[in-house]
Amino acid sequence: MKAATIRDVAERAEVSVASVSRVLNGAGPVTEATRNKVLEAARALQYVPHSGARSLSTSKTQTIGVILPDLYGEFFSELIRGMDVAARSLGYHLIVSSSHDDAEEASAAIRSMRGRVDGLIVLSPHLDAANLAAGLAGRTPILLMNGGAAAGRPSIVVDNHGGAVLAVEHLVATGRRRIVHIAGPAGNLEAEARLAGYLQAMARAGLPTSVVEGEFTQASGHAAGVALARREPRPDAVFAGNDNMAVGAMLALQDGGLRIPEDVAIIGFDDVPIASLVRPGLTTLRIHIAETGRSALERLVRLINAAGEAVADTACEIVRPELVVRPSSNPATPTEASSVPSNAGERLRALAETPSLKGENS
Amino acid sequence: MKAATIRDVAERAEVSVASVSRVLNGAGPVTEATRNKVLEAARALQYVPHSGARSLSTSKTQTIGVILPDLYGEFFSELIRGMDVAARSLGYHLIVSSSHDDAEEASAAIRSMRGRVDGLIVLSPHLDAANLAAGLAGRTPILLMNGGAAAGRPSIVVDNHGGAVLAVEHLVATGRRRIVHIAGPAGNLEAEARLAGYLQAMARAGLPTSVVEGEFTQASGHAAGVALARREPRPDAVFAGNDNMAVGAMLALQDGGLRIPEDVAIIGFDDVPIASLVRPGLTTLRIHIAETGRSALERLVRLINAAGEAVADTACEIVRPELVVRPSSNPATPTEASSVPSNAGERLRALAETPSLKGENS
DNA sequence: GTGTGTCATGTAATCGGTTACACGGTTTTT
DNA sequence: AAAAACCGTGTAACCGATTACATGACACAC
Repeated sequence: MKAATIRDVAERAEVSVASVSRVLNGAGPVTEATRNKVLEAARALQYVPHSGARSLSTSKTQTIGVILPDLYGEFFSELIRGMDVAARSLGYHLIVSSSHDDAEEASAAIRSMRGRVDGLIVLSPHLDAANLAAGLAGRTPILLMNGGAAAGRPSIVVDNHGGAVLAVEHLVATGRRRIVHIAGPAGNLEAEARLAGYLQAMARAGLPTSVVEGEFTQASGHAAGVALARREPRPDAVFAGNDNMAVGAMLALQDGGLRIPEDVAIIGFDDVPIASLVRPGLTTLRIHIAETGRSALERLVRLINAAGEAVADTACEIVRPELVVRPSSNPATPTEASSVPSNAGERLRALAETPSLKGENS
Repeated sequence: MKAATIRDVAERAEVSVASVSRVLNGAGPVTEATRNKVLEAARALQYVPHSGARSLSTSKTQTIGVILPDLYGEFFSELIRGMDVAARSLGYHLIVSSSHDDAEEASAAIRSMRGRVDGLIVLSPHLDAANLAAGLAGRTPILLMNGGAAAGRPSIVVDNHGGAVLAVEHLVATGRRRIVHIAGPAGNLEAEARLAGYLQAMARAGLPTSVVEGEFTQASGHAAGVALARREPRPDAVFAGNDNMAVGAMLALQDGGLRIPEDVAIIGFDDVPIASLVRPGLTTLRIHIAETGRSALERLVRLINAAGEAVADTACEIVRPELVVRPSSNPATPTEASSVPSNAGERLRALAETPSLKGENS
């Protein structure tokens, strides 16, 4: 049994294909009688329009492509969740493509989406302006979120530099001096901006810098933590390039017998859900991830609808991370697993802070 | 500037559209001369075939839809990662749709994918056979992974029941008696199978059962842990329906002054990356998540290619979880953050166990 | 030199929608 | 009562690919 086409429906309802199309799209005038006949026939045949055919004649696909560098960890899963929610409510589908090891591959991924998507959200950091232009051709609206503020192109960037400065300033203000940075992978623009912010803030405070390389994964943070626990003199604070690495590092430092935050303070970046659940709770720079994903998708849809219009949206929207201080950096609230009474307050706070994950996006 | 069509390429190369198509698809005979002219023209025009048009004439989309219940946590992000890797290597695109609150919505999502995908992987637990049939119509191959072994339909299920039994038996064998289960959301078939396994194993061991409700989120696990920490008599083991909740519960219990595993043992389910990184490392039932996703996608593609052939693949593939014992349930390896020398061995083990996340799928 | 087979190429139908335009019938205007 | 306006419906062109079939060129055999 082949799937029903619009012609099958027209035949069964004894009307023309044009009328069927009009009824199903709510466009154009139709009598109540035909409307009913068509709807009844469509239901009986379980008719669903073939999206390929539709996209061919309307040159719209109702689909948006998302180009990701990778899918590790909670960050991207949160981001996609936000986008997915927005997409559904706007009647769009989401097509994801990740794990592009180099610019060539990412560019190929973009190209292979031509005719398949109405617009793209690009988070892959491998894509510089040249590659993007090569992948363009068809005037597909693109929203950049790869951390590079490509001038004249609509984009959303997190103020990574500013966030990193906030982190360092907080650590300095609470008395830390030997502050190490666990950096994200080289070539990742976000990682580089965070590193630059760290370096600048440290220089401004007149402190010596020390950078360990990481890859944004928990495992790499853990490895960095193991190395740092052995180092002499011991650092008294760690600013990790993201929460994943911060959590990994924290566990390694604790394994090494160090107390957080008494011996070493830790700060992450992103505020993924787990950040408030580890012990001690992780100080971090909050980006409302799902919210950002939602707003990115909505903006792209606006771009798509406005395509060709004079008022070009080429602004670079900036998301400013907000410092969330939790016990991992707070000398005033020591946490020791065995001292029950002393941390009752902390426990309550942790509870109150536990995000209602499910309801966050409603 | 509009995107180039096959006719533009044909014109520029001074050949017919048929030849262009033949060259680009590598099908049919062409001279070296025409091949070169066509390739040169295609490159000059940055031509990429319009996938909608192609899918219209070939009735193939090279796209696979994934219907998810939700995108929370690491489980789904791992799963999608595995699928994405497989999809790219097979030349398919992935279109995801999540957060379906009820069967109606999930069914609508399936229907809206007609003509858009060549096949579906369904993980949404809301879909019983009836709804699936309603969404079918077009003979779209569907691979079920929602935990319900729908007879006569290709599916992959995790042996949740068996895994739960393993977990309980391990706890019983190590001397635990007051074993509480934190269940996943009602209506989720995986959650129900794990619960049933727990109940059966407990009954077989002659132990009283106790179930706390959760929602598969870390936050709900945390809430359950807070309640359990106060309970009298205190449970001496917790088997959580997944790792997310296990981690949440563990942190809450630790906040409540309980030592893991001395006072309470904890077991999760799934073996998400974080399981090996929390302290103490979480005992869990390992499913090679990304691997399972990869293999699911590959099987679906085989289904698609075999569509219509006599040898119908309706088998129900079973993934058997494997018990991974880590310190959270092991009385022989007490972990105390302050006792450095005593846990040196444990530390090493944890390091060795830390998965090379990046390389796992290569 | 005509017939036949091979092979590269072109022509045109087709996939399943959307939509401009034509058409006939009713209602309103003058 | 004739003209104009309006409205619901149908016909057919079009979107951009694939591909069955027709065509024409050329080589080889008889």
